[in-house]
Amino acid sequence: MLQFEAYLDQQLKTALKALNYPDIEYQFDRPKAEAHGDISVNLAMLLAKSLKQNPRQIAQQIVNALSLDSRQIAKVEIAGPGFINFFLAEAGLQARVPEILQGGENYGRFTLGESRPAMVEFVSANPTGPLTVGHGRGAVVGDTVANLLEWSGYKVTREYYFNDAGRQMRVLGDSVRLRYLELLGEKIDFPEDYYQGEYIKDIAAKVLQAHGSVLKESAETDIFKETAVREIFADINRTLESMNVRFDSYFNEMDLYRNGDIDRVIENLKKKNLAYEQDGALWFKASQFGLEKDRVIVKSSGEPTYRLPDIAYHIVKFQRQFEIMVDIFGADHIATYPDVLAGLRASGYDSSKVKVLIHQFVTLMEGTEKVKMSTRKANFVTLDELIAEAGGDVTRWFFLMRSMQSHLNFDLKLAKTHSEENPVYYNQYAHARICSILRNAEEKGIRCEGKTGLSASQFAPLREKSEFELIKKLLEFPKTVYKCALDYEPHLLPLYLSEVSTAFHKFYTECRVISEDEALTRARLGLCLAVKTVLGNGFRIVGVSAPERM
RNA sequence: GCUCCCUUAGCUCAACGGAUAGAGCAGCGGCCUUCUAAGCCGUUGGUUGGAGGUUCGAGUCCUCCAGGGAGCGCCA
Repeated sequence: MLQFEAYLDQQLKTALKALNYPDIEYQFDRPKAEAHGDISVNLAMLLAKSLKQNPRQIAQQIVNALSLDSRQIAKVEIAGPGFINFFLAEAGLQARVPEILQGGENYGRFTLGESRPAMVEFVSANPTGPLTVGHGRGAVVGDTVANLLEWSGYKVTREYYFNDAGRQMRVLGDSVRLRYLELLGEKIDFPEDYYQGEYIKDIAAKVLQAHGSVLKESAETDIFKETAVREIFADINRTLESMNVRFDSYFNEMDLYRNGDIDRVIENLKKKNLAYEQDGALWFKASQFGLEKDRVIVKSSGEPTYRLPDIAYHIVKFQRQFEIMVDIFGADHIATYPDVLAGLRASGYDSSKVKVLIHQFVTLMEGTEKVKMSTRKANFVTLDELIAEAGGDVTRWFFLMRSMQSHLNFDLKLAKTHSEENPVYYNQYAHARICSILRNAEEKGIRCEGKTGLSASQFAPLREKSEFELIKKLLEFPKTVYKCALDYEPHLLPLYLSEVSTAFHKFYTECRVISEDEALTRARLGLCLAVKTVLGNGFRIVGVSAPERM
């Protein structure tokens, strides 16, 4: 579609110039109704006001001024309040198929980022326990946004920020210690606000296995904490790996203290008179940056609040030269990021380079019953358990299907019982079907040409409606990737891919690929390969597998 | 009390400010001697939570109201 749009844009601009109309910004649209053509333009309606003319008349004048190549555009119509609708020529559509094949694994990529560095920071859960279903949504959204930025031409770093020090961690270590003592037969009183999960007992057992009972009387506590962090992190990474999520780097909050980044933030703010002492604490003048009130950054105990390291961390990101910094947060952090952005502005950085994406919560349903998710309570469904039930591909796809600002109901029961009828398999099945056809063709000795030796004329045998519909759908891929990336709306991709699959299944039902007609067979095999290309590329961005058989 | 998100078909959700609001699931009825039926076709289903406003045009933007969620800390 982009080729057609670029062509039309150029022609329309020429027409506007000839008519002495202002050169304004307008949109291309893919009309829903078939009768409205393949590409429509709202140009005339937008011009109506400044020209003080009837939009349909303006449209007519523009159309009259156009001289379009009939091999690209078959027909132009004016409709409704003043839309100009373009109908694509069959030859033009056929000619696009080899372009998809030539693009291959890179079809849909674009170069907007020009290899400039971007960072996506996500998950960033402290290693206190297994990831929750909520983390899963963040993980999938983050990884997919990262994939989209890569397809936009950015050089992307996926980073996991964590803190393995502080009160939270002391409680974790002590939780393990108590379970350890319990294993040694001691009667213990396990505090309510400690980590209740079974995994703590597993870690305690590991400590016992490695060190025996010598730690019973010892004052040593670090071993418990360190073992817990190591084990939990290993679990977290295993879980993420099962959803195809991998990180390029891990950033430990402690480094901000060791390297003096925290102190520098404080000094800088003080120097600029943007921080002051009150009640023994250090306050940041957030109110000078549009926020409701000032915020404490160092408690009277001398410990920083979470804001300070967060600000320092983002400054480090700037120093690492990232041009785009995306943060993925759950809705519970919604109130925290304005402080961080204000802190960045106060420190002299352009906070518009930081893009904060907030995803709403996942409500896990077991039938009609809500399952509450809290790390500290013993009763929760982990991301791991969800993946075990639904599978990595299904979990990924489901998390991505909905726009992130909408609450997601994930019905476990449905994921189990209807797993064969869910959209992931629908899409993967299309891919597997194509692979099967290609295998059959190969067995029959019909060679499907690869990237070379393809000419538009080879696709001239494609004449059926379902074939053209399929080609049109395939041609929307680059624009869809572009839009998903720029608007940070990954959910549009699964939606689009389902449309591709629908168009393919329809084509498959109506058109036999391998037939006696050799030219037609080869044209259709090429089309199948083009569908496989688009689905495969789409799956790669979404992060699900592209099965050859099902 | 204040801030952010949501409210669309029976259920879960889509829809760059565009034309007759769409999918999947659930329901009903069809289609396998031919490349994978995890598929296709048909059909039922709507006052887009309510009231105003902005404009050529509103599910989408603005104001108010109602309901649900998440926050509002010298916790993260």
